[in-house]
Amino acid sequence: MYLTQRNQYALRAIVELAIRVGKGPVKVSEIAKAQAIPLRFLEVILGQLKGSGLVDAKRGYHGGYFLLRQPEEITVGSVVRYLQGEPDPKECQSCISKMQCPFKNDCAFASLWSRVNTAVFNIYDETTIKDLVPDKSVARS
Amino acid sequence: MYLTQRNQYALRAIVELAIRVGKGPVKVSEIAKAQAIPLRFLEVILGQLKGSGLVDAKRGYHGGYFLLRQPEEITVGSVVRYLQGEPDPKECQSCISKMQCPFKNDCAFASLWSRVNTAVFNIYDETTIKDLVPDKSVARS
DNA sequence: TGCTTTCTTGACTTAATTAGTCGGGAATAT
DNA sequence: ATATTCCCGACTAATTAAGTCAAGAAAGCA
Repeated sequence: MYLTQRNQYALRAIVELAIRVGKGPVKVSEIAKAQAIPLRFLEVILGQLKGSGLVDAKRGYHGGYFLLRQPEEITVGSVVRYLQGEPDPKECQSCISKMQCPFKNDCAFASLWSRVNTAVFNIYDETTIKDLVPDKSVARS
Repeated sequence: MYLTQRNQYALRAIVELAIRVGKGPVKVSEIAKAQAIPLRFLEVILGQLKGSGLVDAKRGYHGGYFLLRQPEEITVGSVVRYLQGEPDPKECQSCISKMQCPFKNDCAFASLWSRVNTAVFNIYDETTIKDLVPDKSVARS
């Protein structure tokens, strides 16, 4: 639910792909430049994102990354859920913190944490990548 | 908005004080034991909490910590806001991540982050410490 | 007074997480 | 062939969070 720098880079990279949708594969170096993300780090991140089925890449001369779905079909929630991975079943599911809660089954905070989590993902799930594409970019296309 | 272990300890310590409200000062060692928090660490945390005006302490023989307000008058939001301190004005206010967003004024994510933040604090602000006190404890008092 | 208890302060150490780098290999188009 | 661009896995560095410690100061009690 809390988004690391890395996860924000991932979202921004997807937004960049959305901006250039329909113009063929986009090189990592272009995305890195446009979004001010360290190139080598972005390579790692995009590599991970391929596993989500949301993006794919082509190598060689006119290689690069591209979206596998339309920007309006990709929600922030689906990206975040993929990046954060499946929650560790050994940890208190409802806990906001990664550290584990010592009161496994009757944690007084459980309901609070789960309400917060739900509220956050409600917003993430109703926001698509298209919503994050700046208007200027849309006009340009 | 993301709560560290330390911040959860702080909330749990306040809940423990709420459970024992009206029974005089509670020793740090008692709270530490009841909530399974490392003693020395808890001393630091409670020391910080004194600055919030929500709790105070007395030293010596029958010393310990106690609440300055009723549990139902203390919201989780007020505690969290105090613990997290005033946001650094140099950072992107709306950013969820602590790292700063490179697109200062026209960050496409700004609205998303601020909606998330608002949603989370709405929940925090409508939850009081009393809401977190387990029923069993209330019955006992 | 002098002793014990308990908080107080601030600096310190350790552990965990996150961020970022690097070298070399593999596919692709010309 | 060869230039280009993604691919892979291991590595280092930076930052944040967690936790410890020692010495001191107030409060009560004998």
